[in-house]
Amino acid sequence: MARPNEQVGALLQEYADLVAITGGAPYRARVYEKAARSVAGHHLDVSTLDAAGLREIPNVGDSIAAKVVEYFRTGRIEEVERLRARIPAGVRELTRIPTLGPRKAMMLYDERGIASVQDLLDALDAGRLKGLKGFGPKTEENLRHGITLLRQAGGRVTLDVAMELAEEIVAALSAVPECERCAYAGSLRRMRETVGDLDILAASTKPRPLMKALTGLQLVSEVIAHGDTKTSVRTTTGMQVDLRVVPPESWGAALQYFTGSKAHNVRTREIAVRQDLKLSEYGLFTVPPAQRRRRRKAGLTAEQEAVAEVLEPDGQGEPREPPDSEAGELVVSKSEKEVYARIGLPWIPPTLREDRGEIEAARDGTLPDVVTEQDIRGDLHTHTDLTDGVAPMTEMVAAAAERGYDYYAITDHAPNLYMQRMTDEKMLAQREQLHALAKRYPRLTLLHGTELNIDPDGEVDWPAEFLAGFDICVASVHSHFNQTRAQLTRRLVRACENPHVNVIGHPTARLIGHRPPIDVDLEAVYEACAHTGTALEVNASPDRLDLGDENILAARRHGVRFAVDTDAHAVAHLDYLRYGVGTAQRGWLTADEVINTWPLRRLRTFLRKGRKGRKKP
DNA sequence: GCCGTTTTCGGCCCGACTGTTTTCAGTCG
Repeated sequence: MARPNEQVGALLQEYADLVAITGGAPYRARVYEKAARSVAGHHLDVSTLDAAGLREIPNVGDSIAAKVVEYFRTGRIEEVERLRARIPAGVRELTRIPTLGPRKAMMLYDERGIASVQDLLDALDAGRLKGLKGFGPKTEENLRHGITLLRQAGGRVTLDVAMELAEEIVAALSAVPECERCAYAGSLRRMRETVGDLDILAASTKPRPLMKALTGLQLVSEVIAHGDTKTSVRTTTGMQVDLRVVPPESWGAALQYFTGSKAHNVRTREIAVRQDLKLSEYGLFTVPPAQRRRRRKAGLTAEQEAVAEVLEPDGQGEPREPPDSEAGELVVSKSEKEVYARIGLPWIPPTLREDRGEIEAARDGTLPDVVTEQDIRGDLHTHTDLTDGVAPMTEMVAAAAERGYDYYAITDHAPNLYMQRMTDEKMLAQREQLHALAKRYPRLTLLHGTELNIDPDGEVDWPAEFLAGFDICVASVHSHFNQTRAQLTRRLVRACENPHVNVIGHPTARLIGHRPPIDVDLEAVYEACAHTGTALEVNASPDRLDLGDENILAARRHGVRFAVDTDAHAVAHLDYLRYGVGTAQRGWLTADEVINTWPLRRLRTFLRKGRKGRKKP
C-alpha cells in the first residue's frame, strides 16, 4: 500500500531539493518538502485518489495535486524532468554529505564543475577548492569527514529499504506455480541494521521458471550471473540480489546455511563434524567410514574442517553439486528445527546467529526467550501533526487500535524544540482531545505523553508541576551533539535523575550513515537508568535503531529496562516496530526486560518512578 | 505553492552553531 505514496514522496522531495539547489524561492522548496512528507505518510494509497482526493492531503493544493495526477498518468512529472536536465544527479547527491547543503553544492558545481561525491574528493585532493568563497581549511576537513561517514555505509541500505525490496521479490517468486517455498535469508533475516545484498531462497524441483521470474522483474537492471540453481541480479537501485533454488527436501538446511552468519555457521558445522556428521546447504549427512578415515589421516581439527565447509553465506561461492553417495546418508534437512535438533541444539532465532554466545547458551539450555512482536502491548513514543508528525491524532490512534494494542502513547515534542512551536495551551488542549477520543476505544488505554528535549545542561522543557500532568515522558537529545564526553554523560545522567523522565529516547542520537553516535560514557548512563528506574529506548526507526544491538547487550547487564518504540511520525511508521523488535532480539532482550510488553498496571507502576501515585479526582 | 481563530493576500518553522565573513551565510534539528 505504501509504495506509490513513497514513490511520489521521493519525487516531491527530489523536486524540493532541486528547487533549493537552483536557488528558487526558499518557501517553494519548503512547501514541496512538507508535501513530500505528507504524501509519503498519508494513510490512503495516493495512486487511487483523484485531484480532489489529493487536495485533501495536508500541504497538497491544486499545483501539487496536478503533478501527482500527471505522475500516475504519464509516469513522470514534466517540471521535475526540467530541473533534472539542468542539474546533474550527482549535485543532489552532494547534499547528502553532512554539512554540505544546497547552496554550497550549487557553488561547487557552478564554480568548479563538481558533479559527484567522487569529483569533490578529487577536487579536495588536488586542492582545487582553494580560493572558493566559504571553503576554508575547516570546511574542507568537514567535507572529508562527511564523505567518510557517507561511505561507511558502503553501499549498504537500511533495513526498511532492504525489507521492502525483499518482500516484493519473495511475493513475485512465490506466485510462480513451480515455487514450493520462498523466503529471504542472509543479514536481512538476522535483522542486521544495514544490508549489503539480498539473499533469496526458494524451494522447487524445477528451478528454471523461478530464475526466469527473477530476471524478468521490472526492478532488475542487470543480470550478473545466471546458472542452474543460482541467479544474481542488480536492481535499478543498485542492490545485488542472489537467488538460490534448492530441492524442497533441502529447505531447512539451506535456510540455515544462507541465513548465516558465517561465524555461526562455522560453529554449527564444527559441532556436526564432531559427531561424524556433515552439514551443508543440502542437509545434514552421515560421513561414510572411508571419508571419516581420510579426515583423521589429514589431521584436520573439527574446526578447520568446519571452516573449510563453509562457503561465503552471502552467496560469493559457486553453488556446490548436490551430494552424491560418497557424502553419506541424509539424516535431516526439511526444517531448521530438525537440523539444529539433530546436532543437539534447540532452534536458534535468526537474530541471535552471530556467534556471540548463542551456541554455548543453546547447548546449556540458557538461550533467552527473546521478545517478539506479539509480546508488544503498546507503542510509547509517537507523534501527530500537532508537531512534526503528518497524521492527525485520530488517525494515529485508530491505527493503534487496529494493531490491537492495549495502550498507546502520544508523545509530541515539547516547547524547547522551537521549530515545533509547542505551547502549554496546545499541549493541554491535545490532552483534552485525547481524553475525549479515549471514549471511542474502550479496549485501548490512551496515554498522554511528550518527548522532552534534553538541553545541554540536562534540563528538560517544563517544570515538575507541569510534567506531573503527563502519563509518560520520553526525553531525548536533539542538538549540541559535540559537547565533551563528560558534558554529554552528565547531561544524560541528569535527565535520568529527573523523577518525571521515564524513557531516554534514541540514546546515542545516531543516524545510520549520516551522524555518528554522540560520545558519551554509556556505562554511566546504563548505571543511572538502572538506578533511577528510567528505561532506555530501542528506537525502531530504521534510520536510527538506537540503542543498537551491541549497546543493548551491554546495557542489559546493568539490569536496565527498555522500551521498544517506533517514534512514528506517520501511520505507516507504526510498522517499524518489527525492526525495533529485531534489534531488541539481537540484543538478547526478553519480554520481561521490555516495559511495553507489560500489562498496563505494571507499566503504570514503573512510570511513577517511585513517586507517589497521582490522585485522580 | 499552500494556507487561513493571521482567511482570498501576505505570510510562510525558530534558534543556534560553525566557519570564515569583519557582520553573516549556510546548515541543522
